[in-house]
Amino acid sequence: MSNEWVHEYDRPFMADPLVIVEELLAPAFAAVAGGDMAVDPVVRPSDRADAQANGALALAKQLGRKPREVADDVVAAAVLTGKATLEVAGPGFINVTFDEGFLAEQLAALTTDDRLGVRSVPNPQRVVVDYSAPNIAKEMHIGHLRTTVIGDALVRILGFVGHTVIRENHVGDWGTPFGMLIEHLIDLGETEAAAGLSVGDLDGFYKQARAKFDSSETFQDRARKRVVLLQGGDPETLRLWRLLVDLSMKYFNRLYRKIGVLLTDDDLAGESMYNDLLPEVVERLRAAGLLQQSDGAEVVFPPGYTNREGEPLPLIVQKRGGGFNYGTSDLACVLDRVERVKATLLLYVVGAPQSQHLAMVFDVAAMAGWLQPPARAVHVAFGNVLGSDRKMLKSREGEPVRFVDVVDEAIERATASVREKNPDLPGDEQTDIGRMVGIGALKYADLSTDRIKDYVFDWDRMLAFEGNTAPYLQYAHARIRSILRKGAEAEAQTPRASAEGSGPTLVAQERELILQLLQFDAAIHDTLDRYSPHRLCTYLFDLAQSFTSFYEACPVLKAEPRTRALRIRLCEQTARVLAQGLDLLGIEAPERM
RNA sequence: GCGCCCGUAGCUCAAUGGAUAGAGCAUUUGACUACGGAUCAAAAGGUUGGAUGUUCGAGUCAUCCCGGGCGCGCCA
Repeated sequence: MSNEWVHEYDRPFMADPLVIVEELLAPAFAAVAGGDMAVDPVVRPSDRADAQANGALALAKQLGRKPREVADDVVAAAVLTGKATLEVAGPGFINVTFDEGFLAEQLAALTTDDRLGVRSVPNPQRVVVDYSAPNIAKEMHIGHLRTTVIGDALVRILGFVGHTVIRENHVGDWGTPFGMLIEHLIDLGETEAAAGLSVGDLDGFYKQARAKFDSSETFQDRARKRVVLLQGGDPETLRLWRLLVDLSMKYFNRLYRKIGVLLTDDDLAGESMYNDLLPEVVERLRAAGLLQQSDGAEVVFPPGYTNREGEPLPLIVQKRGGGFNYGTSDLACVLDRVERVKATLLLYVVGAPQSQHLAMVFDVAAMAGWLQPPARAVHVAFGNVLGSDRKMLKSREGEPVRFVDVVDEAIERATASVREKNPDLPGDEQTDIGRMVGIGALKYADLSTDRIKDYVFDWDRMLAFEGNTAPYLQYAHARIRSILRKGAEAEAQTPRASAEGSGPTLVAQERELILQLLQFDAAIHDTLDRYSPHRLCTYLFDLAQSFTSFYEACPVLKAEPRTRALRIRLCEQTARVLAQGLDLLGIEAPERM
């Protein structure tokens, strides 16, 4: 699934040598192709050289010629003086080796660019990101971790490349459970209930209500009547409902702030918000001639879906008896986002099990003409969090693991390990660092694997200072900051030399690090192309590894002036990219740890 | 039964149809009075669940199997 909006860029700043070489190769390909044949050079990173272009193979096929000869012709026609040298290899690949001067120039440009080389999109979209979506008066569990963390990262990255991002927290604040919840609230007494809910005992509250509902017919009756009152707009019922919503949101907001998630009350777009739109949804579907009656319900049959019996599967928009359900509300949501919010890209950060439902909603919205190009919706699906037994992560009691408990334990564990490894730091700084490391580790564990797959939750692995983890990246960053602090002190005595001019030959580790730094832009856009934050994680980890290799092999502060200037520049730039990259993932980078 | 997703080293994971499938952990071997060793260098570890096919080229695409997970009409 290609993302055409993310593929077209402004080019006020082009740092990535791969992009530059690709552009320079394009005319050579065109010349060899002749006519108006369009062939992409396809330049990519390679283990065999700095980069590799393999477009000659496709071109050869089109021309009916031998691939290596075509590649030879392209190389002969290409003008890359001062930038790179080309060599034909293998079946017809063109290996690219960048000139050192070129790399140095690009690095210099990069270090003065406040966007770190990341291009912004020329045609910013209004993007709605639907994520987190807890249920009112119900505890957030581990499943909410994924949508919250992935959604928040996407919000940050989309914003960074220039899109207008509208966060929407589609909280579950409506429906039949509110009958029993409100009745339970009345039974408990408002003050009593408020006390319990404000300390976050949402689970207890919900379970007590549920237990009463399951065991008492009179309570069931009260709950049902209360639902009718709620939907009828009874003021007292609405007041009680509002109380439940407010208490829960206060609790959720506290959690969001604690872990650095951007959502606030301004982003609330709960199910209740779409109530007034529901009749309109049905009417408009009717007007469009899409509505059918089936078993007493008003339904739409999008083509291509079947039920157990192999019969067409409907999306129910009005239940037997006249009530609306979640399909209706999801359609209202699409309508609202397209028509009122005027969004052109709708991202749903929702678990994979809902893929069929969402696909049906999107199809119906498209059939009704509400979701028309350029507007479109994407289900950013994700898999489950598993325990070490490879089954859905559960607490010892067999219940879903509470979100807050996971956060607290992450912070606790990280703080303990910071205290142990850095006992000399002041206590409050240890606490602060422990929080950043713990939350970072938790988020990174979630973000660093392909979102569509299930992942195995493992405290020791995510909090390790080795491997593809947040602590490793944070440590690499802190280490660089330390060097730079020392460097700054030294400089106060002897001013820094310029890094310009023909310096000494780059050593392999310097070269590798420069190439990595120049690919931040590619990593960002690659991430957005698939809405997969793990691509950014992989990039940052590779960068950190390149840095530590460089660091072992290349003394910075002890180097002779010109080399030292270059190496300090590499340190500075690496620190900037690491900090920025982590920030885009919603992770803080401490100065020391 | 139908549909969707997943299956890659002992473990946890990468790999926009490109050469010899890469990392980390664990294992083994090196490098410490260090610009922060919370590290680095290296070794070993693979029939990419299986089989056909498409392609100059397949972990990737198609078809069919085998495993696992999740969905499949009035809950959200």
